Amino acid sequence: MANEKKMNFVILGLLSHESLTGYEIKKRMDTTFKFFWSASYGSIYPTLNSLVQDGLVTKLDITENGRDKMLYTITAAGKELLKQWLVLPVTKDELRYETLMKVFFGGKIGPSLTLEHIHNFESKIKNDLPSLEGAVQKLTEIQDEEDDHKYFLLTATFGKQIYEAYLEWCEYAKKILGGTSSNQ
Amino acid sequence: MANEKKMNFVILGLLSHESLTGYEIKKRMDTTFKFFWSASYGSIYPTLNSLVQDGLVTKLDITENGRDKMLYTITAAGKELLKQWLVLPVTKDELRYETLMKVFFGGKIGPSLTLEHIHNFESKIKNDLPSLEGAVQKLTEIQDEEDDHKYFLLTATFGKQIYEAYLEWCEYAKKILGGTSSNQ
DNA sequence: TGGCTCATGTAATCTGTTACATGATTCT
DNA sequence: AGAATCATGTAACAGATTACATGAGCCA
Repeated sequence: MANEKKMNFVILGLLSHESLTGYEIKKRMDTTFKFFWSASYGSIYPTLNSLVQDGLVTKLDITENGRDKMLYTITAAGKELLKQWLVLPVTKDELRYETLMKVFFGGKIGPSLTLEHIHNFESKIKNDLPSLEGAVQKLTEIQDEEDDHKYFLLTATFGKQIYEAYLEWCEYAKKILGGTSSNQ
Repeated sequence: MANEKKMNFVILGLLSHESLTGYEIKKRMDTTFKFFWSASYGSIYPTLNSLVQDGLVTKLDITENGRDKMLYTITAAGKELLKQWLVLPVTKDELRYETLMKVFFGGKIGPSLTLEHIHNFESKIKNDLPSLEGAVQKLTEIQDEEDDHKYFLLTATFGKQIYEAYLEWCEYAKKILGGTSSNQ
């Protein structure tokens, strides 16, 4: 109880909106959160079971489309604990970019090999940006002043803006390192 | 040998420039890397010893200013392994922002409590930005086309640009959530 | 029938932090 | 004299990933 582990609260947060299976929780994270939070099944399922043990979530064995699933639902205690955590000050924001590490020591391998890292980074960002832009557009359209959309829009916008800033930096880096503009 | 652990290479990278003590390594990270990579003594010292075991680094007991220190120096094998790692493709870039998590679920606690998280985030960024700007300016001035400065400038510029993008997002977030512009 | 997605979970392992433990030197 | 910084390290623990293990339903 009163565990500090953040996975607890991420899952409680998702379940506070609707009941989900472990598999669906993973998918939500991968589509909505991925750029600022990720998790594997190896942490999701054990966390769900510990939440059940603590009475913060209930587990229901259901059959849907002839498929057996475990549906998890947040309890009143779970909702309460989630709110308590949400108001606590943030304890850690972390960026850990191996790409920057390799760029920092780029002098050891020279500009052309360093540029490869920058190109790869750029490709990943360009690949992920459209879904963020799509989310921003969709959430902007449904400007219903309603419930949670405003907050989803804020995080999606963060992703979009930061990814755009990354791409600007890539252009700058290519200029500095004398890379040609040929992508791909 | 052939360990994947990145701390190995971060330390080898720092030592490839000059011999350092564990304490100095920590300081370098805290001043130069902090925004994209961090580590505690609890991982630095054991890593250094394992690097010595593997013959990638040598350990020398010296006395300086009446103080006993362990000075670590990279070996030829260490330099070689570092270069080999630097050219390998990046395996992971990770951003894990608890702040965004709390903003995402902000609907549960409302705009004013969510704005507190945004204000705290903004304060931290504003606090760290000047040192990045200072680094960029200093590295821009010594435009000597020389050795590693170009690469240091690239990473510092990344930090500066991204932090500026964060601040722009904070302004947007405050507007969306109806926060007053009173900082501090 | 074969491959993909849906679906759940465990065990081993990895990587790192926090807290503890200690002590000298330098600054005020 | 006391606080801050310099300096090194360990032990316990936390938190998460990877690989493994398994199996059903859906689509081509």
